[in-house]
Amino acid sequence: MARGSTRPTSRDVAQAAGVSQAAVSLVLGDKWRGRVSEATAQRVREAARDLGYRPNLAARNLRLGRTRTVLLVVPALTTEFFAGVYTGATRVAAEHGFGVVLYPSPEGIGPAPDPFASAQAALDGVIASSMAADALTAIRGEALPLVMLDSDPSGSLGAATVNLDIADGVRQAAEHLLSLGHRRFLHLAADVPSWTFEVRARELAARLAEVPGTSVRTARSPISIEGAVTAAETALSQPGPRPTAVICDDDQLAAGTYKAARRLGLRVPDDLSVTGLDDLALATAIDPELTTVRLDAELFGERGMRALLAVLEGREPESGDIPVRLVVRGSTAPPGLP
Amino acid sequence: MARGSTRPTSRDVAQAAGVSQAAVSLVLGDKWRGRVSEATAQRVREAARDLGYRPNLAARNLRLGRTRTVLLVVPALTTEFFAGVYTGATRVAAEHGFGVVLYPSPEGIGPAPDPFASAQAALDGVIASSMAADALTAIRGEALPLVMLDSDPSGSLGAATVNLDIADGVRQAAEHLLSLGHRRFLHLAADVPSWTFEVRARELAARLAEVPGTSVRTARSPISIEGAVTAAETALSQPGPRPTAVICDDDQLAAGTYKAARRLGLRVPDDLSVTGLDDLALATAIDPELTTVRLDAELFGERGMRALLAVLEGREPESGDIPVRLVVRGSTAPPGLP
DNA sequence: CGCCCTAGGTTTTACGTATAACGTCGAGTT
DNA sequence: AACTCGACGTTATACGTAAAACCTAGGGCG
Repeated sequence: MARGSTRPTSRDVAQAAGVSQAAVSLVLGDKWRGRVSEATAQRVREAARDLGYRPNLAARNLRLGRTRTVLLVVPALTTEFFAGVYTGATRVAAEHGFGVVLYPSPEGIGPAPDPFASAQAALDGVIASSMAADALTAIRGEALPLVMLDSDPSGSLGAATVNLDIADGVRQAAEHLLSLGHRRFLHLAADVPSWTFEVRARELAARLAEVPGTSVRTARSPISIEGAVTAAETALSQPGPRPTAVICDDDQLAAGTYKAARRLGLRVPDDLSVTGLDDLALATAIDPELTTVRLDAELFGERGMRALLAVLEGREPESGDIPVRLVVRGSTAPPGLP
Repeated sequence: MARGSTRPTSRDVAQAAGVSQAAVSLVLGDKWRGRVSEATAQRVREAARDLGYRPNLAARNLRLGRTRTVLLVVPALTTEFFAGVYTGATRVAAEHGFGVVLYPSPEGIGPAPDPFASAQAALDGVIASSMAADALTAIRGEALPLVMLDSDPSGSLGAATVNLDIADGVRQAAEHLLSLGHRRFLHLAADVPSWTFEVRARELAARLAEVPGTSVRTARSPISIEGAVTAAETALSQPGPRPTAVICDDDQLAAGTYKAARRLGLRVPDDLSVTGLDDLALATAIDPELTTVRLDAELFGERGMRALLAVLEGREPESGDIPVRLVVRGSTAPPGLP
């Protein structure tokens, strides 16, 4: 029995089982085949259970020189999207005996924060969203195995990337609206410098350029419902023929667009079609339910974690973007008469 | 210089600065007053900077027997509420050199999961929401310093508790609706066994019992918009006089109630007043904007972390519930004529 | 002069684990 | 009979850090 109230160590277990500490380590580490008899192994396991032994992670990490812990760097957790990414990553991590520590990049602008000071754990690797740009420089400096989420594959300097096929999602949304007959668009874009938003703009412009007679305005908004209300209201009040469809960079912007439309006396979808991107719970909470591009956040997190595990084991990460798909609901309809 | 590609250790720094490893530890640990000359300390700091030295956390944790890491146990992160709690806790933790590891209790029912297997880090303490009930037994077994969030103060067996003043919030909502003239209520309750929801039911019943001529139905729903739609639709379709006001245990349930009302052809607030609880972003995204009880999630997390730090330092945690307040918006109005 | 004290360090140790290197003993081989 | 070899362990060591215990030289003091 351990003296006093300190947690039992492997040495305590050894003493209880009448063996050496090394034998305990072998048995509990499942490395005892041909080194320890079945009977002894059983005694050790029982002693460990009786004492409530748990290995000291700090000691193990020090000995092994790795921690089986990875850092997940995300922008602030204001929506369930990154919560989903975290959930997916954690699930895969747990299957491989890994833990995940979160580093939500502070939203406000300030002194560049240090993800590694915040994460007390020593780390084996990092998964980082390209949206958490301010934290990236510090990460690069550490030379840790790195997987980037939604980042420019050609600009990632060798880091593995795992991406959603956002370009295809934007194409599907554009196609849907075009086939309904829309020709005048507003692109409500996120005012955040990240590859994933650049893709949206580029792809939309490319697709619409192929269709004669289309026009597209662009408005920028911070990623929040309230911010989007102002941006959308301003953009929709501009002189000239009003857009009949608004393509939003994410669902929150779409929700803001609903509110702007109400203020302007426009009905969705009769006067204005709106599409989003993410498919948050929000998308079906608002009325009418939002036509949006569904992103599988958990799968995204899983793929990110799998890629990092591959890197850590020296394997080649799985390649190929994660497919997305448009979910058509009540916020899109043919345009009214001009 | 460190050989090969391994990270530099304090010994490498010592060699570079021409001192012993102990001197490095003293200087970098800020314990050198009167033990090392200012000039030497300066040399050590420069060497550390030049080599990009970072202390090995595993070694430090092993040596010190503590990790400056705490576990935050929450129900699944499906809304921004617990993201806020996490943010607040992390902020305070960082100010004190602590890290926070998250353990989101899996939603599905299954084999009782082990928070400590998931959290690779060794832990100094735990903050746990009473909503993550399934994880609590494992936590108790570890005999770690523990702070409970929104938990029965009399039933916590000595663990410190930090609570929101939910009872007062419910009272404010009830008062508001009573003063508008409502007498027939529906309480849409969360179908989750947790003290925080018991309080809502108890307080509402207590307040309404004081007002003659009031009646209250109760319906139970899982905490999700979709679940609430069904529950609310069923409850509002019961025979007998229809409730004129619905008090919901949280904002998601309120959003579901909006959808149920639409299906039944009821307008909010003209035919049905609705109140929520949380004040999520969702509350202002839906139309009309939701009258709800605002909970300060970040402050909640901050107070939780402060309480745990107090426990760790043998101090008495700050007491007193965190105040909440009703935010009146467009979802409540006087009842129409019967 | 002998002594202690202080500044400015160094040497040593312990934290708990995983594992490489090293015994030991009996049975089987030659 | 000497040797080998496998089964079953044990002993010893290293991981990187913090800090207790120890050392040394010079100056002040009685």
